[in-house]
Amino acid sequence: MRLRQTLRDLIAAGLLRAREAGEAAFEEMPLFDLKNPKLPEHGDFSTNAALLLAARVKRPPRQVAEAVVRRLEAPPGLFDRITVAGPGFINFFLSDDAWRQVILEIHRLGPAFGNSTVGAGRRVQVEFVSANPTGPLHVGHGRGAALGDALANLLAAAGFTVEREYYINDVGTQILTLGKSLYFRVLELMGRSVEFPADGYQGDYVVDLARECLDERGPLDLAAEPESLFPELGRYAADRILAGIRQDLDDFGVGFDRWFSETALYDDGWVQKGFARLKEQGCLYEAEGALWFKATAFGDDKDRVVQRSTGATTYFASDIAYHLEKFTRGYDLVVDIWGADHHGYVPRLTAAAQALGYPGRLKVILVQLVSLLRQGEPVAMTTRGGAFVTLREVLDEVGKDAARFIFLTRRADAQLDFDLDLAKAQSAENPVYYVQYAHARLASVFRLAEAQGVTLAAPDPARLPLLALVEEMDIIKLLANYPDLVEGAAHNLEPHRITYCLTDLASRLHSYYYKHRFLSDDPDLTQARLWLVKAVQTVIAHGLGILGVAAPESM
RNA sequence: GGGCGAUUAGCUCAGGUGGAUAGAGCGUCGGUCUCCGGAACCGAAGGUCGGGCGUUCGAGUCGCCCAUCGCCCGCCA
Repeated sequence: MRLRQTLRDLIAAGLLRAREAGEAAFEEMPLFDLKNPKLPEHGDFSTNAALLLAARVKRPPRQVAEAVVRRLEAPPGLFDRITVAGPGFINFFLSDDAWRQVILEIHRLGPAFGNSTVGAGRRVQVEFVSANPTGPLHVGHGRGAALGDALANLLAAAGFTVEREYYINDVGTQILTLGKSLYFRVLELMGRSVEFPADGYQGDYVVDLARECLDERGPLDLAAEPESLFPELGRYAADRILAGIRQDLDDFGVGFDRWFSETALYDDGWVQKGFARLKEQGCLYEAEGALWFKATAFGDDKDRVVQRSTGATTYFASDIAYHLEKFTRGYDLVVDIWGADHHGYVPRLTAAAQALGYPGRLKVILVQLVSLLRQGEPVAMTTRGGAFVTLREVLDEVGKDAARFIFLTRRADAQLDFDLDLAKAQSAENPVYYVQYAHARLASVFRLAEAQGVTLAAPDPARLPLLALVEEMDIIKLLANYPDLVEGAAHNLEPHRITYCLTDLASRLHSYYYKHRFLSDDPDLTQARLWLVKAVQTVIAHGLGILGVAAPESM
């Protein structure tokens, strides 16, 4: 049973009956809200249906509300009362018994409570991280990784069929530049005095790679033209770096269903297929020796080059090809997660998706880059400059759970300050522990209960009314709202809502725990309270599961 | 110059698709343990939601203008 849906149906039925009775001559059913008011005096649920209707039927809102309330046919025991208040809100006060049913439901569904079927199995692909294999992942990538993975979990919980994908940009000048960088580092190790190129990747990892390269492959062929060695050295370096990226992500708890290589787009002819499709649509033209996509026809500021006058295709051409390939696979929705510095790129890719014949199926989420702080001072994070903090370093310092949780405490488009010293020095005060502690604390309670010979029987509806404290009812209402919260978070592609919900739930639990003993001399009361907190533990575990954070039995 | 995103308590940020009297954490100040895990709990102080105009029965939320900050604006990736 879902209370919210039950109520919506009741209200809709009431509206229809009011119309039949000639009290509200509306044509289309209004899209009314059903909210949880902030103030307890306004009930458990409140609807603005009468306010919306009043304007259409030209009667005072309160009169309409009264009429609707008269026509409601509520099942016995569901409500304590239904009132009309304020400008014309209809407020529903549910009976405590109605609320308590959620405990039975959670017990029945167990770890599946919170899942839903709104996704109806529709296929969603989430493409994220997709960092170029020219250097190790940094903190910003970590945020994208945490978000993408949690989003994928969230969508799966909401009933979508989800696939995770990593796109590897392994074509183009950056790989040559990487090869060049490696070349010069190896030369240095061979004792040659050379000047490292200004456009090279200066990170220490290239030096490490050079050492490995020298060990494995021996000295460079100094007789060869340096440029002729760059491609192979570049591929060598990219392969090694990518292996490191995979390892970092694996340790971060992030896995992918598919690692898609840009090279494959060319091998399989997708770039040409993309061009052909655009040409069919009349969206491709030649000018100034180059090939252009008519992006302006789909809302972009200017047309975009897909093939340079040199004959080389652009990065954008690859992306067109890649998305055509994706859409061809039949996804109902493709979600791309990018760094916010790529936002200027959104209009042209959206335009391309439309031109290819897949309007509305691409959703780009922009993640603001992480501002990394050390002792309050900003840390430079450019790959070229070499002075950056890696995801690996953060993982080693603060741990997977804390890092993921912190990344998921902000909306994607809000900047995030990540103070390493704070995270390191005060990791025990990290919000993640607050939530995990609630879970572990309950595990401890159950261990103690077991040691005392208390076994948790199946919930007995007749004894649920023993749960009547304000703290207990507040928790029950949070639990009952959880499935709706998951659906809303999934619909809006916002995993951070889960984070806040869990913090709230943990807070209520801690407070409840402090004020009232779960294990008491009264066996019935003990059972009832254990049912409740078992339900809390189940929901916390579910939410942490979406975030990809462990739900520990002890800490 | 154009565009995107932001602007909510001292700080960092939530605010579910427009609802009724504005929320949390941290910090500050003051309290709570003979008791299931104190990584906890309770209380207080702290706000003209950057400014203005508009739409609406009703705006932190939607539209326009302005201010400040960040980012983007290449036949780079």
